[in-house]
Parts: sequence; C-alpha cells; structure tokens
Amino acid sequence: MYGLADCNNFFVSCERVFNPALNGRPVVILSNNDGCVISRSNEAKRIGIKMGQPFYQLGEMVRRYDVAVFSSNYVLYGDMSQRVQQTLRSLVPATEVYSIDESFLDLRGVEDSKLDELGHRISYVVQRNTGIPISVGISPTKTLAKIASKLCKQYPKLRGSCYMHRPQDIETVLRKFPIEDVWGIGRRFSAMLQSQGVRTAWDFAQWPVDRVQRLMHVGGVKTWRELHGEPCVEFEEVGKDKQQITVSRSFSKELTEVQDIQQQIALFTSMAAEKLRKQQSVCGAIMVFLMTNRHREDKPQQFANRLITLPVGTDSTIELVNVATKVAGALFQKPFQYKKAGVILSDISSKNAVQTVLFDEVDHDKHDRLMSALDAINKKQGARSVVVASAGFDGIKMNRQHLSHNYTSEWDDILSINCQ
DNA sequence: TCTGGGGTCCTAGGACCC
DNA sequence: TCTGGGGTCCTAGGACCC
Repeated sequence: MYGLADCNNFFVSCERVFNPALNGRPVVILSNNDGCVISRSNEAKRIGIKMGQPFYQLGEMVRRYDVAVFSSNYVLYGDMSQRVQQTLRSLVPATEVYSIDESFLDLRGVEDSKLDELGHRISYVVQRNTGIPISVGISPTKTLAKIASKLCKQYPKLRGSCYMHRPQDIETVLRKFPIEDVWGIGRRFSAMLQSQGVRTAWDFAQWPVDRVQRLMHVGGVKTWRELHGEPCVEFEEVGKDKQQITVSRSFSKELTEVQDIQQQIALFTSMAAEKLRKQQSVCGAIMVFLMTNRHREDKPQQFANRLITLPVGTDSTIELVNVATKVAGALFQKPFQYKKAGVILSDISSKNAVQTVLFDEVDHDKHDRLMSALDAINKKQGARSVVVASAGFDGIKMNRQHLSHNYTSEWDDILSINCQ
C-alpha cells in the first residue's frame, strides 16, 4: 500500500499558524512579483478566486470580501515543510518527499488492519505538531492514493484520512472522479479524452490498453494501469540529485540597460551555483536567457538564449558568473525591454568524478577553497552576506508588497511580533 | 499599470557511425 | 525506373507535475 500526505492549502495554512486571525477569512498567497494567486483558503475558493489568476484581476473583490493577501514567503514555507516531513518520518517506515507540500508514504510491512487507524493518526499528529492540516490517502498505487487524499478534502467526515482498498469502493469512487483531476492527465490529454466521451477516471479505465498506448504513449499506459491497481510508479526514498538547476525571475519593471541585465544574471548564476555545490555536483553547460514581456503585444518580442558548453565541469560561482555575464551582454539588444531572465545549469555530474583537461586555464583548487569559505560565511551570516561584486547588493528587482514575517527563522521578526 | 518558478520524462527526427 | 540496414547519440519540443 502507498500513502500520500498532502498539506491542505499549504501556503495559506503556514500563514494561519502564526496569524490565527486569518481563520475563517478568505486568504490568498501570490507568486513572486505579486503576480498570480498560487494558494487559496477554502473561503477564497468559495468566492470564485481561481488558481493562477492574476492578482490585479481580483480588483474590487479584495475589499468586498475582506480578502487577506500575502506575497509568497518561501523561507517560512520551506521551514514549515521540513517540520511536516520530520513528523511524517517519525510515523511511517519511509517517506518520499514529492514536493514542498506532499510526501508519499511507504507502508510496506504495516498490517492491513492497522492502515485506517494509522492514516488518521498521521493526520492528527501532523496537525498537532505543526499546526498544518493534511489529507492522507492510502491505496494500492500512488495514483489511487492521490485520489483518496483528494476525497478527504471533499468530505470532512473522513477526518483527514481515507483508506481506499476494496475493489467495489475503488469502482464507486472512480465512477465519480473527473478525468481531469487524475494524476498524470493534464490539460491536453484531458481535452482529448473528453472529446472521445471520457468524463471520469472509470470511463478511462474501460478503454482497451492498446488504444491508450496508441493515443497517450507509455505515460498514459502507466496511469491506466495504476488506476487498475497495478503499481507502475515506484517508491523512491533517496532524494536524487537535480539534473538541471534553474534560477529565473520576472522583474517588477522591464529592464533596458545591459548593466542591469548583467547584474541580475550574475545574481541568478550565483544562486544556481550555490544550489549546485549544495548537492556536490558540477555542471558542464550553462544556458542564459532573456525575454521580453509576452503579454505586451504592442511591443517587439524576443526570446534570446544561448547554451555554452564548458571545457571542464565546474561549480565555481566566479567561473560561471564570468561566462554568464558575457553571454548576457552578447544576447542583449537595444530596442527590446526585458521582463524576465534566467540561467539554467545542465550536464550535471558528481563533483568527485570531474574530467580534467590537459591545458586547464582555471586553478580549480583555488576556486574550491574560495567557494567553501564563501558558502560557510553565507551559512553563518545569512544568505548573500558575501557576493561576487558583479551581482551587486540590490537583490532581485522584484515586487513583494505583502510579505509576512519570517516567523520561524528571524529573531528580529519575533521581537516585532511581541511589540505589537 | 499589473500576468510565477522550477522541475521530470518521453518522443521524434536529424546527424553520424559501421 | 531501380539507391541497405541497423545502430547510437543528441536535441528540441511536448507532455506532465507541484
């Protein structure tokens, strides 16, 4: 049996833990740059605020319904996520962290007769220890466990956990479960299936498998088999290293000066290199991209990007920033106004397997020592205490007008709460 | 005025090899 | 008239996830 523990309205729930006055009110959390709604309380869903909706489109609603609005505070959410994961680990044999607000639970070895009780215990203890409400689904496959956990959100009488295992129960649920809500069925396949008369997970499960293979390839077949109770998506306990590391942002205002672009690219590259060193990897290639505002049809559009292959795999901020800022300078063109930019590190491999070259122009040992010192200082003194000069001290040109406190990590914030 | 960010996997097609 | 066969590797793009 697989379990899935999914935090309810996670970002909203994190804000509510430290600000209980938000309970009962519509609450929304905005994406970076205060752009779109990315988390909603049930009250916010009820008054019709959509996932991904641009914030400015809410207009009058915010006042009319007294909606509480927050910029996303990833320092806080990341920390709360750790607490939830830690609690989960203490309750089951193994967990697989799937995203910031979801973990799969390995329940092999747990007696079937105890699963229902265990699910409810997990839900209760996580809420008690962290303040975060969660929905636990338990079923023979990951896809079915996801469906079971969604049922909890729909039916409060399940009290936070749903153990769905009897074939007749699974059939009853699948017959009502909308196809577009099934894990692995996205917008495109959902539209295709709807056009073929498939409305529910059950309708889809009735298709012959070769038809699924023909129209939806291996991914579709996996989903189909999982709905039939045959596990196809394995449990993966150990966190794998990233094969690709991206840092990109939209800017609050379009950038039109090459120096500004280069400074932002230098900063993004530093952040990406830091992530790379954290997983003890090196990258063999770096891509830089600049893009204009795709929503402004009245202005000239550009998506400029270039991939640079490095002679030797590296994790040095200095080396990567050098390459990236040069590329950014070359990509930049005058009439365009850039709204977003980013870097992608790829061809990632383990640091202790670096291929050297005969005529290496960079003293990698020296860079290693410098990077270790830099990471150590920034860990102790706070992120970006020491930066490469080209990244500047201004940070990212981003809007965050509704930011909450870093309740779990910043002493100053805690003091300011006590003073209120 | 205003519209997020970061990933993975799979497939098709081209380049290249013998 | 008529132009092999079978691989591998790489990349771009499309699908999906949160």
